[in-house]
Amino acid sequence: MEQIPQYRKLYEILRKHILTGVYEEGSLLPSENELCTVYEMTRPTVRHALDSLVKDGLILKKQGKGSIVRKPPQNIGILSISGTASAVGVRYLKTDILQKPLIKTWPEIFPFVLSELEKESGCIYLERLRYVDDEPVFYDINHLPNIFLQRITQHSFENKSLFEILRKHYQIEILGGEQQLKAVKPHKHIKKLLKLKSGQPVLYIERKLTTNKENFNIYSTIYFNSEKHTIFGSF
Amino acid sequence: MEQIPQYRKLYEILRKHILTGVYEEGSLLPSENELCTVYEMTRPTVRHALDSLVKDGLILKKQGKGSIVRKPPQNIGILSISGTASAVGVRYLKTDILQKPLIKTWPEIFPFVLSELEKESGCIYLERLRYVDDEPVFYDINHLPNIFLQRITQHSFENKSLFEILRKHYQIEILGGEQQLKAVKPHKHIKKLLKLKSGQPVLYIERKLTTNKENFNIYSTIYFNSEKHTIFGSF
DNA sequence: TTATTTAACTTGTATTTACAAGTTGTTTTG
DNA sequence: CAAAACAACTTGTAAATACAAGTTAAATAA
Repeated sequence: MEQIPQYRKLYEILRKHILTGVYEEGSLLPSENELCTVYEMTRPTVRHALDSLVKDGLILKKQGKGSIVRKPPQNIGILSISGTASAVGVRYLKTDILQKPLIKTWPEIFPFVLSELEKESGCIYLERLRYVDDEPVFYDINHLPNIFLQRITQHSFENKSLFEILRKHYQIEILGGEQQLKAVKPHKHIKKLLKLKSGQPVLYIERKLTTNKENFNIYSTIYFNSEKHTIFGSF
Repeated sequence: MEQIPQYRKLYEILRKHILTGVYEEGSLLPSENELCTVYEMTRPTVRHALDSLVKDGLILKKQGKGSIVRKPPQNIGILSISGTASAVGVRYLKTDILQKPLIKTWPEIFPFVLSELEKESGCIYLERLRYVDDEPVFYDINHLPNIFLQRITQHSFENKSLFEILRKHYQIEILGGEQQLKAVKPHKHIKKLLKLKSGQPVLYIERKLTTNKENFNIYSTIYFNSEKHTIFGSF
């Protein structure tokens, strides 16, 4: 039926409204009963949508009070960037697609172990360079298996989150992952891309993200300029 | 009424059973309907409990199949060390105490914000150098508030985990934390301690760990030699 | 035998209904 | 006027019910 569930539709709507500022931070969402009448659903369905928002950290529910809107720190693929001087908001982020999604075979040498299905499917390759305050800080090379992703090479990725496209168009959610970090001396190519000063080391990250779709993992290699920004993680 | 909800009770039971091995990894949990009859609840209640287990990563649900038991990933969030060649077990770890626990005042310049109580109490200072295969890889500087910790300066810390002592003798448990990572060029002092090669950058980490005791946080600054090892984290 | 269909499971989505419990502002009472 | 009681909200828990959709294995047809 290719039907998108109602609770999911409501979730997308509310999520968008929160992130675009329709609901201000700290304010209350319409009550569950109001949402029921407005969107013509029953309370369990509305609550299902709200549960997802709670899981995302976008709202905070208080019994007897309501659902309080929160704007959590913007994540760039789980780990978020925090500036040394001031907080980094979404507005200062820009993304360049150095290599549009491209279907190719998996690299011969690959730091992760692939499943049989992943191997057979071939992979989609994607390179991005991300800016904070118009300075490049984040260069990532991504490999995803070529399954579930019909017509993905046709999407425009400019200033759009890869994860957002995966979530909205392919119902792929990130469940978790693992990563390894190192401090390394950058190669010339990386140095040029990130406009690094001489002698400035970079953070090197190899990451595997697992999703709700079996055999669909996202593999990334990341170079991060930590001169003015840091990688921030909470647990 | 101080009533614990039914779904919570079932959650606790199943969680315990999974962690203690009643259900093996990869096996299927009893079906939702079975759980309904066994624990005398309705399906929405059972599903609520299972939802929590999914959130914890303890089970993985598949439509038409069932709930697959997963072993919980260890070291959630807290970064662990992994070697580039082979896995690093605890046995290869050695710890030198460079500075035994010492009561002093908090540093003037401190990368974290302290609560009033923490400020008043003064702090306990501790430096360690940790080895893998007799090579230094991990140098950490720790500050903890001087509360709850009677006679801590008398403990021997040689080759004992700081966290273990805190948990066993003072009932202090780590709940979570946050950390920031950078790649930096090491100072001479650090270079010497970690026996770094010329030009080799280090991972620099600032970390705050929160505990079950309010106003008791552990603050660490870490220098990590990532030439032969990496920082590994799963989430 | 092999391929297909079917039946019997599983979880996913959704409605309806009911009451408990926390919060807040209004009304009543002293 | 001030405190207590109440009413009207909010979210939390829980039941009973129905059908959709994915999985698996047994029964059936070629």
